[in-house]
Amino acid sequence: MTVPAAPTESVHGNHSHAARWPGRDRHPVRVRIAPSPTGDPHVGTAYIALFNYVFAKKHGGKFILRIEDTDQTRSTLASEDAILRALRWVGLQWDEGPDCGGPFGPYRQSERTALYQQHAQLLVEKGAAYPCFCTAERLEASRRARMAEGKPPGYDRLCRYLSKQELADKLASGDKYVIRLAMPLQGETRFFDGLRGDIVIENATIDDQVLLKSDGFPTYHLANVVDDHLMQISHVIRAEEWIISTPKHVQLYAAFGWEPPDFLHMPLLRNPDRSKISKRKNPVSLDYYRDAGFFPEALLNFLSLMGFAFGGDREKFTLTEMIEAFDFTKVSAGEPVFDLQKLTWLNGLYLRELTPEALLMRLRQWRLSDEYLLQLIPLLKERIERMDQLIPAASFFLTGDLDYSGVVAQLIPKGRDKTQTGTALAELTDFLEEQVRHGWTHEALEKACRDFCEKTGWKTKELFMPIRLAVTGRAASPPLFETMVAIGKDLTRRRLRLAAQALHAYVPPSPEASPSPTPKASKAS
RNA sequence: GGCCCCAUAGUCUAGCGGUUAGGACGUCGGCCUCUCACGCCGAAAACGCGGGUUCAAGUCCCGCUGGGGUCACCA
Repeated sequence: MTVPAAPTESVHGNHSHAARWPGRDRHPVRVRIAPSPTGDPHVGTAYIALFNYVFAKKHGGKFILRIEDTDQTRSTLASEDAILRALRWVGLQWDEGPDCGGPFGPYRQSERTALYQQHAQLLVEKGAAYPCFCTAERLEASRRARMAEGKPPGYDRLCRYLSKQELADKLASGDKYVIRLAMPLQGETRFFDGLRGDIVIENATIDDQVLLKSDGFPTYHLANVVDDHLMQISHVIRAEEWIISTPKHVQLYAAFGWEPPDFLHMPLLRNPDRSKISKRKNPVSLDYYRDAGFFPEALLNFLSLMGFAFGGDREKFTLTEMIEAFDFTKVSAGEPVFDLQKLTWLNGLYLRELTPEALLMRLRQWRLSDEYLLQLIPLLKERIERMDQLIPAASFFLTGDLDYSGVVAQLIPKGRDKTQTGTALAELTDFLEEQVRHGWTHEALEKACRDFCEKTGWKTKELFMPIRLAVTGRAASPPLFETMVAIGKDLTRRRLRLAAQALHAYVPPSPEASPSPTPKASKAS
């Protein structure tokens, strides 16, 4: 029942567990990044990709990109494109992937479903997995009941103990079912984490995970194990949030009779409040960093500082230099807070070392491209009379974050207060994330903003001005929705959140405490 | 709440038994300078708490506390 860990001794005399890495001289190093195309390209993806990439290059191995689009309801091709584009922007070129192919394809999991189904079937035959016919309703009810009893909320394993006859009947009935992993009920599962050493988890605390969903698609757990094995992944470097499910994966390897890869979990990037990095508290989309004027090499350098210490107090280094110096013994398992200010400083270092010509080129690749300026000119030309007025009128199109300290008071419409307005802007941001997922167009934006007003009881007349102020920093601007399109999804949303924060933090000047000098309070005091 | 992970200044980190606890961002002060920025110099600022082990503990062990993650037919 207890799955033996890979050999764990031999770290004597060295305090770092990573001393074992790569530790598999016989095998070529093959690592992968496996993003799920369900949203914007995430900075955490770049972070994990970076360490995989560097580790692969350090050891002459391969870095593979695999698309985990096993969630049919949430995965989109648009998101996949955006992720690939963003990773290319960031400069981490993969050796095998859905776009460039490779000897272990296909690299998109939705194109491998038959493989997962065969493997799930194999596990059922071996008795390591079983069909489960429980409905969502029953699962929910059972979960609630178990919570009420103070038990862990996991699946109660009802279908694990179906008799042969019951099973045959259910199967014959044609009801939808899933395949679940039959976790050992006793014992413990142990694995070695490259940063933390041995991690031991009681099997009894682990749920019978769904491996194959009723739509025939695999869950992450099955797909990642099957693919990592078939693609001959040697080392799994992924985020810390996966630690708890690693025993399930270890059990799967054991059930298949496969040798598991080595595991290493990177710490999670954090918001300033130390929670897992999230879009509400910190910009998270790689497109934001691009649009806000960061250089990809600075972003990568900064990301590497989140845990990796180059040595010799060095903080600025190229990817190539990082590869040379790299070693997981120089990576800490601490929980790094993503500090936008320090990233900005680092970016400044990169910017200043560019020649004027080189910087001009970068600016042209950014927002001083003919293409982008041509997008702005139609919006601005009705509002100006001389060419010299263009740049001042366009400033907010060429800016990252805006400063609202001068306009907070104006953000609040008559009859509303700062909390109502701030909350509305924050909720609108969330609303836009949901409603304008499939194309950031002015039609979609207008509809969403109007729908939002209707839903929340705001008049468009009162809310559109604060939106305008948040997005442009001004009361006068080109048409709002076209402006939002030109500014782009990520910068627009960021500004809305920033304005909401400025509102919540705003302290209106109270008449008594006003600094206007009274006759008695002369400057002598 | 159960389980798991983490723990040096506000933040990122160095430290692998004996250090005036080092560097960086940020903050503050100064120099440079027509201004600002850059640059340079300087300052304030940290080993969460309690037990062990040891001649000696930021460093090793245990407990506590704190923070985080995870408990989906999402990854």
